[in-house]
Amino acid sequence: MAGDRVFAALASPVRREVLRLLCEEGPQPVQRIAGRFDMARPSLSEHLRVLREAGLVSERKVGRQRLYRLEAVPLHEVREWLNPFERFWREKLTGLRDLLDDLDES
Amino acid sequence: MAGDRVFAALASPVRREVLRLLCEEGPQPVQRIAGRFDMARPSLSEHLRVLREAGLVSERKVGRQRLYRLEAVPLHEVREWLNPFERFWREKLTGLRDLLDDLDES
DNA sequence: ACTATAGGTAGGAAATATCCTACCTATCAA
DNA sequence: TTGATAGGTAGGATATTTCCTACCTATAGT
Repeated sequence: MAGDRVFAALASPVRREVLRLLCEEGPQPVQRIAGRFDMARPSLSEHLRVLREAGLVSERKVGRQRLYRLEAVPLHEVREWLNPFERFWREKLTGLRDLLDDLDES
Repeated sequence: MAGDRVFAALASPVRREVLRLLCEEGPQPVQRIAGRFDMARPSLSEHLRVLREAGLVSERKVGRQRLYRLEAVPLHEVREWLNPFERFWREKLTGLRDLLDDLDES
């Protein structure tokens, strides 16, 4: 599945935070992003590469900076993967779940 | 964040497939689950442990079998993490995105 | 042309993930 | 009680991840 890379990219808290940052504050150069993390810049570059290869960000050269921009469309795939599970947590939250389990397992 | 384990658990295609299986076909013993994968059973046991520690499945002893059951509630957390991004892919899909980017970056 | 800045790449160390086989315990069935 | 089955745990090989420092290129400013 192509979405493997997307799920793998989301496994890192750092990468999720980068996405949240780009979502809330718009496109940013690497330095501004790196300033938020207690990590050497080349390490962040690695994370950005993972996000790029998952299609979750794109880069655009502006002078000697590179603006990284959120590309949210692949996240739609994650959302769709979750869909079949939604009724389960809904049932749980409404207290209906235990009843259905008894039916399933009998 | 507690959800770190959930996102990490979802990074493996095998584990996502296990969840889908439990979702579609209800609680199952380890053997039935293992039959779906080209993998030694102890390896699958490892994957089940990861899912258990993320709170995504629970086990119940029944005779000498252990029924694994989907616990979907932690997935709600993933869904909520996605919420802020939703408007971005919506805009993209409706063709509105490029317009907003021009505003952001100017 | 020279210097400083932005940021990618190389290479390596340490930690973690993913698979295996071998082995152990618990339960069922004869 | 003895044998077979379900499934977890141990330990190890290999691959991947995640971080680092050192280095390189490209652009901007003087």
